[in-house]
Amino acid sequence: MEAEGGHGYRVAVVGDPVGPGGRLRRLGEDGTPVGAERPVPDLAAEVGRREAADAPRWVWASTDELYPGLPRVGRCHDVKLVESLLLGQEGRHGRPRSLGAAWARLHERPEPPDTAEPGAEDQPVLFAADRHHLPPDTDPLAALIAVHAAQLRRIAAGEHPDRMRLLAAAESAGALAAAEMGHDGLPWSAAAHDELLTGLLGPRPAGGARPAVLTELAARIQEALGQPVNPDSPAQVLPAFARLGVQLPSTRSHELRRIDHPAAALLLRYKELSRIHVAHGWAWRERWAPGGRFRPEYVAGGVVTGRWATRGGGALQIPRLLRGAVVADPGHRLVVADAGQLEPRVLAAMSRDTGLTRAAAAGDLYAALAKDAFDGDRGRAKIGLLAAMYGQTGGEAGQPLAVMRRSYPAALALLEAAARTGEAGGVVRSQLGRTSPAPSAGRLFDDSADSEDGATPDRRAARSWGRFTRNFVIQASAADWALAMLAALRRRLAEVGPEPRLVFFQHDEVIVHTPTPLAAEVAAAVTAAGEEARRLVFGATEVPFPLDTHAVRSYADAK
DNA sequence: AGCCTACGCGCC
DNA sequence: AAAGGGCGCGTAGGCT
Repeated sequence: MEAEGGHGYRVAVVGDPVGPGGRLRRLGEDGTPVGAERPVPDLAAEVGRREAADAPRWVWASTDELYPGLPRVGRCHDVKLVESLLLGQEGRHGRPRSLGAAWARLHERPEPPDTAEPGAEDQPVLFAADRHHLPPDTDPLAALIAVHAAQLRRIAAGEHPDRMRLLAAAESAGALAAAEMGHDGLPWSAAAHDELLTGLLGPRPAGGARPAVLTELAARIQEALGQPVNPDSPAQVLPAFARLGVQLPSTRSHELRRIDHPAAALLLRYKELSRIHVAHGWAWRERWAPGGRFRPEYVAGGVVTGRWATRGGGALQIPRLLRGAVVADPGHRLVVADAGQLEPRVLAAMSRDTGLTRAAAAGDLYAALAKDAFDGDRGRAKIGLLAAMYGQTGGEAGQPLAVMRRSYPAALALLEAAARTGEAGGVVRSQLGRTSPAPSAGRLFDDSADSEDGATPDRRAARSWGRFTRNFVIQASAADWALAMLAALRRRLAEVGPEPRLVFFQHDEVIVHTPTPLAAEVAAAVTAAGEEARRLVFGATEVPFPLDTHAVRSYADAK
């Protein structure tokens, strides 16, 4: 992973509105064009040729739109994603939406309508051709070059240009990885999946019917409750329990686990199995994982904190019960790596809290905390730390939180400052400079009034937003590290060879699918990528960010 | 019928 | 006194 800039040159590229052609123009270090524009009849071929020869940094409006048709490249600058980062840096909280919107802002023109507006997809062909939403007299390549050059200037003008360069490069590399992973897919064994489903739900019912186990459980629940009830309906379940004298605040699992009634255990089992059937059952597989590959659509930059989102298939919530269905191809292994205790390590590195740093260096951070300050009680140490990062203060967290504040003052000060900023309506930033969204109008408030009872809606909203900004600095900085790690790993894997492929990424975890003989090399690349990310994102910190790495046949064997 | 919210649960 | 972050996705149940 390297920050944008450095060696090599850049090439701005746009695709023709129709057909396989496109236009390119070489750019200098500062983004100004060098030489003449080049129209080519086959953009994919031209990109492949230049990538092989010089591996420039490709500059385009949106990786989403252009990259799927192109051969694999090493580096890019995604103007739309970088625009979003820069709008945050500058305290302008518009959404980037399109090249046209960025171009309009640059030229202080009115912005085009939102791409996502209903009907935008059904525009007449004449206008649909311009997916960038530029005015008809504006050349897309020229607009791209202008917006990109301005972005390089805006990065340089920020408070921490090096960090923003790194973030821009990591965000863009992430977009490449997301497109590639969506294309390659996660190995998904229909046979292993079937075996797991059958073990839990019985044989697959014909015609998409409900498995008999669920029907039976529903009947037994009704029997135990003494009345007909739809187990999927909290509105029916709660009164049914109430009639039996069992008071429940909700039908959530943790509430059901607390009560002692036969119907509760049945309902818990029903919920677990029903969830598997509905969310990751046979119908799910036919829709999302046909032909031995699960292909979700990853949305890089889909979450304000920099985490990715996915569309379709719930890729970021593969139930642990079903991880046995993720199986390497014959002759291959899955190298599964996850960064343990990532968020507390991020907190230690950012705050430079000496006690927390020492605990992080000890290996099991929570155990070290317990030894330091919690009389050896690891459970309470974990509660205290999580409460501090999430903004919980009541219940069982109060006392451990007080211990945290006393023992790790610098760490708590960072979190509490972030919370105060949010409560006051301000924005906070991640380690690399990703900015939290501004509170929406409804969340702006006057918290000076009514401070006595402390529970006005405004005050509650303020505190809620404070919890968000408190968590934002940690979650977003963890995403900074994870993205930098992913980008470094992607580059290092390309050096190992063409076969090892990133096939999964989830917040603090990656899976690489590789021929078995290369598994050790891949594992080494993972370790090196984690170390590289630590150095680039956090500099001289002594906090380690270890990746726990396993080469396995099945995802289920990794933990 | 399609759209919306509430609720709940999966993952981190 | 109480106050727990971020998502996607499914059903229920009400609305237009």
